[in-house]
Amino acid sequence: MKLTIEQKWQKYWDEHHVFEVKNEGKKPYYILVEFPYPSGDGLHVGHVRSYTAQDAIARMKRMQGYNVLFPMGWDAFGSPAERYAIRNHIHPKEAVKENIKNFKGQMKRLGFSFDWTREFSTTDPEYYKWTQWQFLQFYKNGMAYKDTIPVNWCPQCKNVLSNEDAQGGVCEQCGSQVVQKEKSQWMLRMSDYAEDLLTGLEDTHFAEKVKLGQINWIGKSTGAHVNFKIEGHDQEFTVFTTRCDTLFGATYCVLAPEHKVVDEITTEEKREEVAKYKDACALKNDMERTELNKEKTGVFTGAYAINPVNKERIPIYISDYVLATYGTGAIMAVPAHDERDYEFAKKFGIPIRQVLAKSFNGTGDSAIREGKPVTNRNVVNVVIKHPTENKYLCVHNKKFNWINFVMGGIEENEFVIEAGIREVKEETGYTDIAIEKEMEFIYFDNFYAAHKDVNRHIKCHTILGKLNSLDAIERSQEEIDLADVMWIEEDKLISTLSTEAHKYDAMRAIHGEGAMTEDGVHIHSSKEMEITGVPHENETNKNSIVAIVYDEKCDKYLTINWHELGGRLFIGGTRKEGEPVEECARREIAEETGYTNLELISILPKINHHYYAYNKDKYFNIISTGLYFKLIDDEKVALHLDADEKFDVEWVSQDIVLEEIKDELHRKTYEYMNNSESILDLDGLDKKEAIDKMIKWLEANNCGSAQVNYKMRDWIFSRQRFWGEPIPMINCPTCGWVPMNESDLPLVLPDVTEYEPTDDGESPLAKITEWVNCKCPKCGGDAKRETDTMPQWAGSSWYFLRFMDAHNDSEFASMDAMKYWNRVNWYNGGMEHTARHLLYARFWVQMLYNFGLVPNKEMIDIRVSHGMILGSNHEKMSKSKGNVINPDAIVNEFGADTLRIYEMFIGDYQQDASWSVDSLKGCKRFLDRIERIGEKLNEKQGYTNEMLAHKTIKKVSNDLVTLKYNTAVSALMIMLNEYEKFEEGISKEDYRLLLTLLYPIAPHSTEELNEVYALGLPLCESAWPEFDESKIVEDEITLGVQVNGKLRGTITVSLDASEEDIKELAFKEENVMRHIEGKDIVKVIVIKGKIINIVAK
RNA sequence: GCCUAAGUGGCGGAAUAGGUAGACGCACAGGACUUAAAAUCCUGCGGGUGUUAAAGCCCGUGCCGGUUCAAGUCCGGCCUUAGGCACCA
Repeated sequence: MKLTIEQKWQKYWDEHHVFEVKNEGKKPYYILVEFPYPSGDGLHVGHVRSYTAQDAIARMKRMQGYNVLFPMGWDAFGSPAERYAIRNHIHPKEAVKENIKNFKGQMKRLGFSFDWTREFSTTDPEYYKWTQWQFLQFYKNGMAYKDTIPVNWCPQCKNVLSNEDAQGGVCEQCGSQVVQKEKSQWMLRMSDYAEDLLTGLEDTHFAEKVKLGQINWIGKSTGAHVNFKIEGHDQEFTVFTTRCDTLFGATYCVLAPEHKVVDEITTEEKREEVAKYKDACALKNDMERTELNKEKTGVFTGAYAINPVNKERIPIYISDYVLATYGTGAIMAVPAHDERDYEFAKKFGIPIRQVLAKSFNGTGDSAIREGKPVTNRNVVNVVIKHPTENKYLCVHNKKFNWINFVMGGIEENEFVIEAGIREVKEETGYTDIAIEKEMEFIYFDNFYAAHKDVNRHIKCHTILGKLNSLDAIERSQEEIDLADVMWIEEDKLISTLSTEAHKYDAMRAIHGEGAMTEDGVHIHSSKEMEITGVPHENETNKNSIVAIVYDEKCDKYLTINWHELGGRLFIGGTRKEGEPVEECARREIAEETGYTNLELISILPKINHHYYAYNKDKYFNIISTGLYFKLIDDEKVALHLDADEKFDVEWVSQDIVLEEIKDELHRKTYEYMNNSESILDLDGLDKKEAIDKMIKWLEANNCGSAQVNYKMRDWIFSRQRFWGEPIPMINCPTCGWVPMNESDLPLVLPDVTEYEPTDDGESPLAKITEWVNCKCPKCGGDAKRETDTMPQWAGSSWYFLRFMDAHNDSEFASMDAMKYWNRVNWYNGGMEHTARHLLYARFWVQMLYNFGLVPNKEMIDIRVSHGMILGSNHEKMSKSKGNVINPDAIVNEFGADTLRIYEMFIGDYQQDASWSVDSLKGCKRFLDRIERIGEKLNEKQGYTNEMLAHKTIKKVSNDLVTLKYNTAVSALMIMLNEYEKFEEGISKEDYRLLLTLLYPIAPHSTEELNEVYALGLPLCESAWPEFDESKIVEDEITLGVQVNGKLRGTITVSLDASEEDIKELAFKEENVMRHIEGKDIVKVIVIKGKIINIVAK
């Protein structure tokens, strides 16, 4: 019964050509669903979900007056058909023909409104002629080339395998060991388009997560190349790094085992070990090398590289954790700040040098206060575990009400661990302390210390330990007054501790310490101090400054001239104990020259200088800091000179500085000042500043440069298979690779009966000599055809263009047709295709665009993806699990409309959903009720409930285009529930509205009922109803009344009730009155149309 | 490991922008109709407490905290699951 109604309407739509469109008319709208691979298994319920969803949109858009293109075709090249052909010795095109027939029949039974006049298969010569033609355009424009690359090779099957078929290094078909084999392959220069593919996303409306998938696949990273010299060789090697700012923390380098300099630099005694390791790596394929949680392996080459920033000698290792194919195949390793390097360094005992430190800032009361003095301190934090329980030792400071670990300052000449033990004893009294270790990484904390009224800048060391027993000495009264000792459970620790820094310590204590990969400020990131002068025995140590003062107005430098007693110098001086350098410099300048109004431009790096002072007859070893000032004005104070200071203060030009200042320290300081740009000192800088500065330095010193790197590589376009588009290239012994004449296309696959690949892995086509042998189009001599075919991705990269003009035999699609449809408005597919297929298709289109062959650089506007349909056991449907649902069986038992409604109602369209037979029954029941309510038609005019009608029109119209099919169905269920409550039955308008709104999802039964009750034109020829916003406005609304945020009652008010009226009503509500009785009303919040909240105390 | 998404009754899932959590459907229970069953219709349906019955009260959206008059929704941290990528420097 049901089946005949469905067939009746399918026939009606067909015969009236309802879904066939011409490339003309107003409002073109192009809806596309991914065309299927017609497998032998038939249509999957997952197909039904996305096709129904798009069908619903297409049907609604047509009713809204759009000229809707909703096409369907077949992506029929690929290996299942080929395997079938090998087994059965029949041409794959025969199997494909069968499968297409089956698929098409299933689709028709489901009533999808495809325009079947535009149907084609990628395997039709009329179609792949143009795929080949486009390849020729790519070749002629230099985008296709041949290259030799390694492939997975199964020696048993004599077959090239995809990564997928070679998982675990074993051939999926025969189980034998897969080896790597070099093979010449056609490639497309996709990496040239990396940036365009990235920026092109801005012109699309892909779902955010789809965009993200594309971005991740392209994998842009901005970083730097850094050149490392190799000790004892002329050779250099280059590494790629995104964190060149951590170069000071590089303690070794790693080359990929295949790196070309490895053999050359390996020392004699390491040669055997390195060769062995290389052999072991060569045996492994990419899958094995990239295995999960694999322990790091590697070998020292015996060679050393020179770190360009500090000239340090660092060992060079080889390891397979470095990939030859990414970046330069070489890395600098910074174990302190990279997890992988950290692991490797731990295993091989390589030093770990921290160059970035986390820095915390207090908040609220402890936030830094402007204008307060800053004091620096070294501090130890002590994380102590309870001897038996999973608890940690904390102290609660009563005065400031904070809870933290034991902490305290480190005294001069005291070790960190000593200080920690001392602090624990003093603060808590516990004495039986076992320190386990000091943490690898220090950090900084900045806060305002109220009790001292200063800002604190503390360098924090953390130690871990536990108590052996709870033995304790008595705490001093002072300590008892100050703080309570408490034990906090591990899982409460993070939420209990007051400061961020201590939470960080807790995290590290509980979860263990790895590399410090969070961003932080730089420390220890400066060049080693330069040494000037000659060291001598019995030197006196002191700290000093050299100040350069420059006057812009007359372009001169401030000097003091000792004449024959010591020549011309800048201002120098000795630092007093604890005196900051700037203060010292300003003091010395004032004392010796009188100038006081100076602007500090920069502090220059320290210099270690050795010299002999005649006037004191002493050898000195000084650490000198250079400072560069600019003079603001001539204001002076009285000089303040020692008796032996006899010199003239003179302003001199640059020439005289260069000529007369001879002292090595002062010259060096002047040099630093002139090159302040190229001085490498990253201390105190954050990530971005430090990277910028490092790149500038690398470029200035000719040992590196900024570099953009993409993960995305060129597209390997060859397949050694039979069942694909033959690549239309000819190899001529005299002319080399020559493209076929375009007029000779299509190059058709021959009819043969053997489809096995050759012994050396060539495509089966290679065996067909009469097909392979041909004439060179250029010179006419004997030549051979390319026997590789294209990947399955090729045909699906442009099929959406062909649908615009499917039967054009002079072009792949006419420019007029493509301009008419403009682009795919709405493209739906599975999440699994959002990265690769979409990227290949966009790349293909961008190439065509650049050759002037398509009108837009991006031919797809909106891309959405649907969730999978899982079996009723919540697992992916598969034959082996026996949870596959065949849509035909459902159609036979319940009807196509029930299946369509169910798949829309099953849940969030973009989320996976599990199959449930019970819910299916509910949808059947819904349809039956719709049929039955037809018997309750009355003779009244208009909508019985206008508000219900317009609300539902709005809801369904919006939900269909926002992928909320499940709530659209639910709105229609609510509408039906309401209709059933109408005591005098429903009007014809009521009924027709319900049927119209449901029609996109359940077209057959709605068309039928519409006809049976003579409600109007067939729905497929009717207009979509429009809603009237004014009919949706309620005149009375129910508001919730809360007391202290808890719902205590509801009131009903008219829409235009004033705030005062609402309040009055709310206070009269019985239960509300009970809850506010005897309390003060603090405030009343009235959100019109939503809620009232009374805050009472 | 990284990225993305998700975690709400017995189940599938609703909740537009922070504002009455659990719409709609399923399952289940009770009732009506029936000789009976199916189908259909009506009623109930997060947990606890309370009561003849109710009203009411307490708890409740993975866990621990925070912001707010108010948190499923926002913020910080953690756990779990699914999918994708994977030693990408």
